[in-house]
Amino acid sequence: MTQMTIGRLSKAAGVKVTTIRYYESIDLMGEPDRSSSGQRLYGDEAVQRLSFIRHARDLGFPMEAVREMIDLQTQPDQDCTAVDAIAREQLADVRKRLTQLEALEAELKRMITCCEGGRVDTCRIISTLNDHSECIADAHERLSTF
Amino acid sequence: MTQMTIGRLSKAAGVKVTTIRYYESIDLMGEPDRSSSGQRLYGDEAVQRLSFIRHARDLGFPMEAVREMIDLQTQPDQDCTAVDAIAREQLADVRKRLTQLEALEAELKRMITCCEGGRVDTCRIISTLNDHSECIADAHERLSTF
DNA sequence: CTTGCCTCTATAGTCGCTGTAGACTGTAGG
DNA sequence: CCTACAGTCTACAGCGACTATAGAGGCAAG
Ligand SMILES: [Zn+2]
Ligand SMILES: [Zn+2]
Ligand SMILES: [Zn+2]
Ligand SMILES: [Zn+2]
Repeated sequence: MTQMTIGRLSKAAGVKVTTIRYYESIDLMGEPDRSSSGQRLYGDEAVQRLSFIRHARDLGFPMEAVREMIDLQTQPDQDCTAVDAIAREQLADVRKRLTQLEALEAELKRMITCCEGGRVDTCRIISTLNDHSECIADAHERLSTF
Repeated sequence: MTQMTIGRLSKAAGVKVTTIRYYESIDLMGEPDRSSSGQRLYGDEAVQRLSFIRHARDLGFPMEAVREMIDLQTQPDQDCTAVDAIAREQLADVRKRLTQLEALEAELKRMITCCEGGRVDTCRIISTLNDHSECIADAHERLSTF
């Protein structure tokens, strides 16, 4: 049962050292053991935990959802419907964003094909940006950040 | 030629008062006239300018691109290829994100259908999140923020 | 005149990290 | 042993694109 320093953990999990400490500070990672001189020492379960977090974050799960799923894992004998619900919510979110992005793509494409070169003051891209009312109604709303 | 206060401009353009002041502070909006008591006074061109900014931002154009396009509008007799290039770049960006999101959607869908209910410790959603190596290789990378 | 909303400036907070400074620790070579 | 150098520690500042707050002053209607 060897313990590893934060640097080794960082490499093992593909998560930066500073980020690991940050996760600890926001209580996503529990407090690790410490060496006599105060350095953090981790076991293999820390790699697992970090992979879980990174994978979920890469899939776009919000921090809060990650936290909930981690909490749920501490009660392994419970029903997993809660996990399921979180994942479904995330899927719905991704789909919403897809729809939005598709509308954006359409409008950008239209803008670009409308511009046939020429001077800035007659450019269709500029004029479209100046006047949203020309747009397909509600084709795009303010974009949610992802 | 009536001038309006920042509150009226805010309503006319659908941009919050604080955001207008913020845009001024980062030099996206020029300094407006002031009343004798120091209140900002705007003309109609400010509404236009704000609409332009909002529309571009809603379409996902980065701040820097918006700034460039505004600068280009000050030289209306120039060739609009620069505008075109910025829009094409933005389109490419949107398409990249679309691809990424589609991959995400696929993986989330797969995760969810794999889970057939049961206990947390055997849940396929959890186990998939714990072990990325099960994933379709490189199906998703760290998500760029939008 | 008072009420109530508007505007002003300056500053801090948001999220999810990332980077820095300045001090200490651990290890390998000479 | 000494010296280098890489790793680690804490604490705090910075990012982008706003948003919110505090505390002061302005303006029009009743
Ligand atoms: Zn053009
Ligand atoms: Zn539009
Ligand atoms: Zn499940
Ligand atoms: Zn995956």
